[in-house]
Amino acid sequence: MTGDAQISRLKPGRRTDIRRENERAILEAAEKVFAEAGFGGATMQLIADMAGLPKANLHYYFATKEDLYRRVVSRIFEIWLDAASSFDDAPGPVEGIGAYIDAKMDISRTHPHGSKVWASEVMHGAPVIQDYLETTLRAWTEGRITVIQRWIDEEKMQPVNPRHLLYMLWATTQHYADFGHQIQTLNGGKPLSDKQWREAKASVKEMVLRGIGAI
Amino acid sequence: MTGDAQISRLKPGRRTDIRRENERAILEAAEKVFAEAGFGGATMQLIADMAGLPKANLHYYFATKEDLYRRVVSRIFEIWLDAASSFDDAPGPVEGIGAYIDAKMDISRTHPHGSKVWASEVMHGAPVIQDYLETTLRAWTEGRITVIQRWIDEEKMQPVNPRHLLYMLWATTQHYADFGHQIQTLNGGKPLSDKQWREAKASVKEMVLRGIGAI
DNA sequence: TCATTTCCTGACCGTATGGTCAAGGTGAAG
DNA sequence: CTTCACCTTGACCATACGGTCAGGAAATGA
Repeated sequence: MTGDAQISRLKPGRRTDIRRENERAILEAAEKVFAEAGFGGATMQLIADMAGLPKANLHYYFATKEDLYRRVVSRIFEIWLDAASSFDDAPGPVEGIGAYIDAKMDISRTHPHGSKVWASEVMHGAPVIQDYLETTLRAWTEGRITVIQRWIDEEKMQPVNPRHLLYMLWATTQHYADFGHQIQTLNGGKPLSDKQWREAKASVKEMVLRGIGAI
Repeated sequence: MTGDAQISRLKPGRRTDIRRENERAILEAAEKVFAEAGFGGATMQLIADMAGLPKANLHYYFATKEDLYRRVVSRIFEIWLDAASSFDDAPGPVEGIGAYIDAKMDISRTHPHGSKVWASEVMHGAPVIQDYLETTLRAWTEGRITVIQRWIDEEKMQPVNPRHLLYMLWATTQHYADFGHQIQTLNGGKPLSDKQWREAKASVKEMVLRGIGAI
């Protein structure tokens, strides 16, 4: 098996570019369609149209609708995990949780579709990503609870239940993506402006940090 | 047309009971199926099976899938509006917002399916209940903002942005229904116990009320 | 008993969907 | 140029879906 090492070591040529570009376009279209119609309501034809490809071409890159969906869901999960690094190298809750709120609010603005797909997946009982919940998410959660508990022990914040604090952080930040349409309607039908997003982030941070006694 | 007044004044007999009971069973089954599969993923056959009726019978009581869905969505909205009365006859934020959180958390526990259907509907752009958002919900929101602003003016709480406070209340309380599966997974696969629900309610109330400077 | 209204349901239909396939196109390597 | 791996796609298929309908059952009132 000495040849294995070079299997995917073709120098990046047009072929590779085509594949990468098409997969990217399909995933982007799929994320939007799955978010707007749900898994059951989404059709491969619609995704194909939005990606500008014939439907049969989708099945060349992604064997089934489920495969495509799985890739979309995994993506937002990884983005969120990256954002979670804000939490780690922080001396206290003001910096750590503040940065985490900032990061999650930014993602809610830049990746609203992914957030909705994740929400939909969990609401339907997580048929596809149950293993993520039980392994990666659970481990991440326990780790963060430890950090929060340490801050409590160091009297950098009030002794709140860390678990419910995390739920509040997830709920509040993701609400701006998942319920973006409702928020937009209550904003006179217009999307939040840059200024309004800053106001939202500041409000959330202020209420949460005061709520846990960190400020 | 003098007879019109008595059209629906038949004394409650078996006929009426049959209709009422079947509609109830169908709506209950539909709420569960729509919540677990989304509108697109739900099938009339599945709803019929769960209600214990032949599919054709569903179409006798509800003309189309959309009609049935509309009824399910309206129901949770009315339940939430009822709960909102907690807000009104309260002297200050501790009582008003405290009772509102209690009420919404109770609904998240007793009507998780309805909450999910609402969330799904809004995430998909509110194709069916857009008018509710623009009329009833907007009016309700403005009213509550006025109440909160009065409390701020009376220095019963910190001057937070009332709108984002409402979003936080909605997000946090509904999270326990919409993401109930995720919470259950992080709870070792077991649903929250009575004690854990009390803990959740207490945590949310404590963090929110301290967050707005009401305690 | 008879007439009338309401309720029930198996069988059926047109359509749309996920997925398949065979035939052909295309660019890079030798 | 030839070869070969990769890419493209129109046409097609089986299935499942929402919805219809005709005919019968059951309850009600006279």
